[in-house]
Amino acid sequence: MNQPSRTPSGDAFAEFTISVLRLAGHLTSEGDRLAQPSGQTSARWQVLAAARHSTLSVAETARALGLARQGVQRIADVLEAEGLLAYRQNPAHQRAKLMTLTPSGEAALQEITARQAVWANALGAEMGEERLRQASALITELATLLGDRRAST
Amino acid sequence: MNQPSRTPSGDAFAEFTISVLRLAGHLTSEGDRLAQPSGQTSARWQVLAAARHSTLSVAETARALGLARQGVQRIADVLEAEGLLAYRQNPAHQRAKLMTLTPSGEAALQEITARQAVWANALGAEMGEERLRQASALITELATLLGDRRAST
DNA sequence: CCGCAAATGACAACATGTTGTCAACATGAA
DNA sequence: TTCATGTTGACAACATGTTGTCATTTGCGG
Repeated sequence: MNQPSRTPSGDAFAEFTISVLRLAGHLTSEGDRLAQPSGQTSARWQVLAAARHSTLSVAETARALGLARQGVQRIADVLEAEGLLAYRQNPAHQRAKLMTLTPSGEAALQEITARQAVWANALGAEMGEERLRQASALITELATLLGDRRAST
Repeated sequence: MNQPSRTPSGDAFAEFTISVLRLAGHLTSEGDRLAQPSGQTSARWQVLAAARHSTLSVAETARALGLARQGVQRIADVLEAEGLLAYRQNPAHQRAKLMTLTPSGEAALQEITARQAVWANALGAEMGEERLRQASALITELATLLGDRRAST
């Protein structure tokens, strides 16, 4: 068989990955819960937030979020159909229209943001700022490492 | 507007959640990459691993993995159709058949496990065992907190 | 200016996960 | 035993994300 065995730090890494994937499931559910009273979901919230942050095309937004262009396009088209988002002509590119929030989109996003603040404040106090920052640093470092690895392949 | 604003620890929590969701995307991709040479995916790997760990029914496996019963059922049916997994009669329950790995399923899982060990060892060494264990502890604590909250609702 | 590579949106197919519903089975209380 | 309740598998509908393909647009190099 000659199975390569895991080192202690390899074991720690494997357990870490499992815990991250499990937590991600919980966090997506929580995001849906925060967005639901405004008729939205985690995915739509993410796109609305990106649109408010700065005026971007769909493809630019997808890159910023680390998602496939086509998935963001589908969400954005739904949001446009529901009147939360509007496509504006892009002077620099005829096809790549720019996403802007409508007043209704602004309102929905603000409601969700308000709920999220209460939620994040409570859990942030519970878990402790310093521990969260240390964990975030590790996680971001690892995500960058994996992202770069993929980019260089 | 009277928007509730985020405290410093709330801010830290919000950044933490974003980093976790982002990393989860990378980890799923990496899992697919590890499983792909054996013709599998992250989701199938997870079910195969659960089946090897102990002989469970589909519903029990879903609970152990924190997923919906129906999703695991679909994956398991595919694995059975491909001959990696077999349903065995359950003496304790006529409908809830037990999943067992076939030799072909064992072989596939072992290949993936071998690749995963190399990968986890390398990244574990890179990130450091102690940091990973501290981060895992925080993440598991939070996942438990969120899980309990949902259960009590 | 021309032509070609890259970016972009549109469309389709698929993988993974969710919820809802239903009938069959298991279990415990009356 | 019988009935209510919960568990389980099966099926359908949907949300979210992926990859692949195509035509159009952009922009750059010759």
